[in-house]
Amino acid sequence: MHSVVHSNKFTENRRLIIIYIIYIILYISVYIFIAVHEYKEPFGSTYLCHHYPDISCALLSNTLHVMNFHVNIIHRMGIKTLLPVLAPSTQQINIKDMKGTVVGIDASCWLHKGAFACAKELVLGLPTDSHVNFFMSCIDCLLHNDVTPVLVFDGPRTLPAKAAVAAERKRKRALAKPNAQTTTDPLKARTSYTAAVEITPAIVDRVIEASKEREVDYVVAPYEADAQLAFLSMNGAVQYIISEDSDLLVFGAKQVIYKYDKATGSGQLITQNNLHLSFKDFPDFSLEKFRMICILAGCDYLKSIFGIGPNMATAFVKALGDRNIFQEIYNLGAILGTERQYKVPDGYPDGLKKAMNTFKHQTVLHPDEGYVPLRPYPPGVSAVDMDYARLYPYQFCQAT
DNA sequence: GTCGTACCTAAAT
DNA sequence: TAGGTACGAC
Repeated sequence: MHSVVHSNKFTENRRLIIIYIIYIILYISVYIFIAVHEYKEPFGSTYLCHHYPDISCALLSNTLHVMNFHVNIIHRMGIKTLLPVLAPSTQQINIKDMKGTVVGIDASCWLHKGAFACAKELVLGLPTDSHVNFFMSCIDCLLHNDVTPVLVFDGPRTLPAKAAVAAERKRKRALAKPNAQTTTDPLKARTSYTAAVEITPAIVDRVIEASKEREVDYVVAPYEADAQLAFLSMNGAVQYIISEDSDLLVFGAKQVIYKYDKATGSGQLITQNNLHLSFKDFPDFSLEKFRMICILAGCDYLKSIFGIGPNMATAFVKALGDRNIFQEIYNLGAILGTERQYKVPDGYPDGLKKAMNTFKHQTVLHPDEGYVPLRPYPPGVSAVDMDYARLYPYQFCQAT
């Protein structure tokens, strides 16, 4: 009797041990598979990471696998220092100069400004019209000056790469509301209410309804408005864009008006044709090179290459000539990976040495979606153009 | 001189 | 929400 119990216990233990060993073997196999796959597959080639089919236009992302570490260069949304860099390409424009044109409107700008006026009411759910009225007064101003607006709204979806930032903003908004309600300082309350206010689909719906009444066309972008606006501009559907987002130019928008002031009807126009004015001594400057500079310089909410800002990026792209930028970055990274002492090849600025040496300190980043090999695009057509083409048939809603 | 970080400010009526 | 700016590190 005793020995039977003992024997059962023994078999039970042995079964557990076997299961445990199988578990470990499986774990190691998967690990080895991933390691081998990652080593063989992307090595030496450029990969374009599509975070989502519809929005890759808005997320020009390139991941370079260099030796056993990854360098992730992701550009999107707002290079903070870009607009100052583009000052030589900027000129004043007034609404009078836009008579008879079609203008794409980055609706989120006016939605936020309008919400600012009645932040408390919106946060507390009190009835208010002033945000809609503000938006429509901007529209009426355009219509009055014989300018045809096409409104472009941000879509309901969040970019996967931006999800963390979006969640953080939501958290901060949630914190701001109780702050606003508890403080006795009216000034602080005001600040907190404006920090807590959110542009909800309900607000967008109200503005859309009001726009329909005026027979104003609108587009709801799948994700964010900037790529959709750029597309409309590239295809000649709009002659100007009113926005605050510097990415529009990166995506290929022809004419963008920043810091538009409703009261005076004036703003600062940056034209794609004038971009070269901000990049002197750059004989083969092109839109594609401009994009490369912006990709290299990175953005705020994702890790970019440490030590590379607009100036270093410009120096790098300028030195490139006809060479393929991704191949060159890969080469530089590979040199770094094999040699302790990195040597700057001929034709590259000395400052690159420092920048490239920081590669090894980069955090390993894994984009949240899978990798898709860079597809062969037709000559003269970039990945970004192709993606716009996919975006176009999305939702273009004619006012009825 | 360039870059990155942290902080400041403006938005409407 | 964004852009602008001051400051420290290299």
